[in-house]
Amino acid sequence: MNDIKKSVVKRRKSADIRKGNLQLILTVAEQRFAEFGYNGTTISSIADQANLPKSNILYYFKTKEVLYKEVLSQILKIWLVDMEEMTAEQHPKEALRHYILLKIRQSKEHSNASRIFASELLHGAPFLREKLQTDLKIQFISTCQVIREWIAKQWMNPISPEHLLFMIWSSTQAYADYGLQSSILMGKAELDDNDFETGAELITQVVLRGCGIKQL
Amino acid sequence: MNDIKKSVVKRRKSADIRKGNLQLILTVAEQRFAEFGYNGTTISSIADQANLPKSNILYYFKTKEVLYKEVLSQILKIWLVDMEEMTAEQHPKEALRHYILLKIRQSKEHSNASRIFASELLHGAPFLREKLQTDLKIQFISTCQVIREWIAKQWMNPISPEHLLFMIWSSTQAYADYGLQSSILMGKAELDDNDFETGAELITQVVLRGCGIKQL
DNA sequence: CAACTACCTGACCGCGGAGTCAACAAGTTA
DNA sequence: TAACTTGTTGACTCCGCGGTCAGGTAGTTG
Repeated sequence: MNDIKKSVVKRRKSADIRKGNLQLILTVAEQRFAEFGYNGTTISSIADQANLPKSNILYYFKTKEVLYKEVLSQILKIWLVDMEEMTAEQHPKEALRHYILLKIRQSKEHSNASRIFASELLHGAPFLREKLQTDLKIQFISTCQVIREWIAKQWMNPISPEHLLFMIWSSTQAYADYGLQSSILMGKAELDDNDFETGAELITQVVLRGCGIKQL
Repeated sequence: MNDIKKSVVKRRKSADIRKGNLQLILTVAEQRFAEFGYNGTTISSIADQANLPKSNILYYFKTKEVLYKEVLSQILKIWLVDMEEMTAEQHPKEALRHYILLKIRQSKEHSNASRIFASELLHGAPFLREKLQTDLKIQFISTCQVIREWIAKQWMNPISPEHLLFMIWSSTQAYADYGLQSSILMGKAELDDNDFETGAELITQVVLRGCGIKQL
């Protein structure tokens, strides 16, 4: 099998090897951390799943903590990007609908990342605290400001931007965090595309109506 | 110190000793599990915090898993009780407002329990799956039915009861799960009573308006 | 008080975890 | 091809964890 690999890829360059292995390890690690948490995940288990010896993982990431932080750092970026798109010029009707859609999509397509992020927060964000206090907070404040301007323009009812954002975050995030629970309750093995769409649509409707934003 | 204790309590009965220690251990364990998760919590750390030798913990709970399950079992009960109160006879205006208020209160007053529950779900509910499939599912279905009747009576818009419940759960639950994150973003050490009230009020308003329930 | 049961605990054990290391293989460069 | 860098790996160490156990002490019962 190794021979086949070699004959196909034939003399991989060092840089490629590095890139490939880093990616592989990060991907597998993300899965494991999402499922079992930081403490519940062993380097050996990552190694097994990636079909690499344990030592090789430690060659690329000096410690488990370094590996975990690397996984985490990719996640916050994703989180922030979506929020940036909301601006005061847009009408909240479109802006919020769009944001909710993106967030739900995140929950579906990057559920592992979402769950790691949630788990991190749940346990007091031991590895993420600083980033929250800087990057996320800055974005948060600026988005709250956007909402305040919408309110000033009377495009929506005067409600707390902070709590509104918490509500949107948590209800969209839930489709990643509690997807399993939901599917159990709905009597299916997994949430399907339709469930995510229905969820997005409901959250959008409730939020828009709830904020007194005129539809259409 | 021990002498003082003895002279004050003077000859505690066996039954009392048992009861007291069990309670102490469960309380401390709940704290630790909430903060560090199942795998991140060591029996020694529980012992230290409870000022008991490790062996004593193992005397009352044969294994760590038994202790954890005991903590968990108390939590689901709380979760279910609140939901039972909603009936088709009530008007959703009061019923939902009341339920949301209770849920937020849960998040405030039993945040440890809430967080353990959330963490359990996040990681696929390894210890809770069965209970979800039975107890919670039964209650869930029946509450969905209640909502359907409200819709039939045209007391609210026709929306998916399942997804509505998910939305209410997640947005109230968030005040326990992400309380720390929220407080960081709002620039305070901890969420205060006022934050919980504002949150409850906002969620209530958004949900009621969002469902097309007339406020009067 | 004697016999019994419940409670308590320090010393110990075995396992599996993170991380090290030395020796080697594979790619790179001049 | 020789010297060098980068990647690879099994064997190893060290430690802290969950759990056991034996020998105690404190409460209970007749």
